[in-house]
Amino acid sequence: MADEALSAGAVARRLGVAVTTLRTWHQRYGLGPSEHVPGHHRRYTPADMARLEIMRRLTADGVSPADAARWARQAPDPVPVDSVTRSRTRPPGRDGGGTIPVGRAGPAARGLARAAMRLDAEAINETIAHTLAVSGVIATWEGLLRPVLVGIGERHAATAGLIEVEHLLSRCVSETFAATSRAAATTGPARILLSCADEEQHSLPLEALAAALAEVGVGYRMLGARVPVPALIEAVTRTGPAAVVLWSHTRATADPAQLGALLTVPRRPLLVLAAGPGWQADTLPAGVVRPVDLAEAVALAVAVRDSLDQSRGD
Amino acid sequence: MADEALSAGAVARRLGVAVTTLRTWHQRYGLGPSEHVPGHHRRYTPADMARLEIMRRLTADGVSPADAARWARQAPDPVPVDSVTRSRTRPPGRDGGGTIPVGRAGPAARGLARAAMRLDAEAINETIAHTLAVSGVIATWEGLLRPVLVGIGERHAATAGLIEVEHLLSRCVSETFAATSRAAATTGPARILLSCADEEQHSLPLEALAAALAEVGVGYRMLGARVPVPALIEAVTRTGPAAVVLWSHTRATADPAQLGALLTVPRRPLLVLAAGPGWQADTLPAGVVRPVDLAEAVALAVAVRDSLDQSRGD
DNA sequence: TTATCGACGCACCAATCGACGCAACTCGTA
DNA sequence: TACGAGTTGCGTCGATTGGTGCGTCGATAA
Repeated sequence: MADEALSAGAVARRLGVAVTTLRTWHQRYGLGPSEHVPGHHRRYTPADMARLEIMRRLTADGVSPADAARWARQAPDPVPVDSVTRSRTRPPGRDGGGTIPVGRAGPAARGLARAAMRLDAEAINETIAHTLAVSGVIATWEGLLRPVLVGIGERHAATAGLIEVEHLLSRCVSETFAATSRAAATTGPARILLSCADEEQHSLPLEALAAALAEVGVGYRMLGARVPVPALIEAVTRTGPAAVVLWSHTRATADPAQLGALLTVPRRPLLVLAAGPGWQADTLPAGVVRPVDLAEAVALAVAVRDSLDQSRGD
Repeated sequence: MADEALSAGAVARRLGVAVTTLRTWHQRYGLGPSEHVPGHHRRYTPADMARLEIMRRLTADGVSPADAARWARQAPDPVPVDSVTRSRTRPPGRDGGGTIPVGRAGPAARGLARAAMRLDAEAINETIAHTLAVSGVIATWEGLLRPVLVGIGERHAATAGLIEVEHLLSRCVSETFAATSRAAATTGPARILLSCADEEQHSLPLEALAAALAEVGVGYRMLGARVPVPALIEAVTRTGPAAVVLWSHTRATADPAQLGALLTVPRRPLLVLAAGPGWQADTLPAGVVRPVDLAEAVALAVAVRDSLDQSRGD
């Protein structure tokens, strides 16, 4: 039988803090029972408990209590962890000819793959630009670019060829994303840091994220590929970002210690995202979030930006 | 609506300078919190922040800090966002400090170096974009970007630090060049192939060349970094470019055999350019041209394009 | 009677303070 | 070309401030 309204002592015991601390949190941070008349006992509803739970988890992760309280106070609905569905079935590409298996990614992907195969930079750019203008960054990446790049990568792994195709296409995608980022105006200071893991030289997905962030007006700092850990730490301590996204493409570059190091800097970022297929969920340090796809990464970044916009400058 | 009063650390992080520097600015230039009792912590109001913002912007433009402070100190209190004036007067900039040696590359380079040092992506982009619009790609590269990049590189080699600065600046430059390339319309088919040498992962100068080519309307194909020789040969035989530019940054990646291979493909390119400091003049195969700088590379490329235009159309 | 209330104070620690000095850059001068 | 002078960003050091959790105390709600 669930609790309808917990007393201060019960909540304190449940959270593992002193009762006085609950009172302090209430009067210092405004983090208390939603309806409470002075002089009367506090009654914590489940919604209040959820807020306090966020507070406890963030402080336990090392976030400064003031920031944690701000984050907890106006936490909208709990983060849509693991948005279900998203069935990313990969049909066996039984395409054996001179083309690229793009699965059911649609005719545009097939056209793009063909243009890439013939090293036709102009057609590549045209296709990407068109889809980008129509569908936006996220859809273009997930529905067009990633399938084609993955397809070329698989064929390249199998035949040890097509490297020039991969290079040219990557280059075109990179340029397009850069142009997209440059065209969009961002609001507010850059509070999100994008970086590849140490030795990770695959930065295209991170560029997609950058373009997607720019598209929705979120400022960011992009460090690019092959960022040594000390450099990353230095950048974090010097700029104090609200969120850090660390991309790892393969397991070889996915040293969880890098993430752990991010959590131990003086003013640690509120959110640390481990992005990319390199990371393994069970080896990630506590407090690190692992977005499943580009859309979720963007959503999280936007959430952080919004919640920090109306706080003081950390 | 944002913050009410920022701490010294928050301001420092926001501006990208060290906390000690803020204190120095306060006592040397009187550029500090309007109300501050000695011994107590500094609390920067939005008005104070606006002043510091002016200081940051001016120094990013290459103005000497003393002058910038004088200018910032007598800023009107009513916080007019930027968009004002932006008078780009530059009093004889004297400067020193922990910045990057840019020699006599001009105040813009000094400002860019400072912006890079403080990881200020916005100021970096602004400076580059402005110079690019005024002076064009070649002048921007030779007079602004290359000096600063070289300066940071040297300092990095000496101190084993600044990697994050180098990464961020490279990223910004890369994005700007990409956007430039994308904005310009090229005439005719792409008959020039740009590629890095095998294992060469330094592609920024090649991106500068790409942008410069796009600026004058010359089409190109860019393969990017780390192009294996077979992939390069494959690309050349399949697209039959009129000219190939192969970039090598260090001697380790400058195997002359790559150039030789280019000359033996069925329909060999008219012009093979060995660009970059990696190549050594005396080891180059006959028939390979070694441009001394960006301007010469562009001139050669344009010459090839023109000579092809009025010959057969092929 | 018991748990909680509001107010106050204390101990701990990170952030910051003021002062000083260093290193590196530019420029003028020889 | 070399060198001293002036500038300037920032690291370091010991002391202090402020933020934070929590214990204590008389009064009060349950």
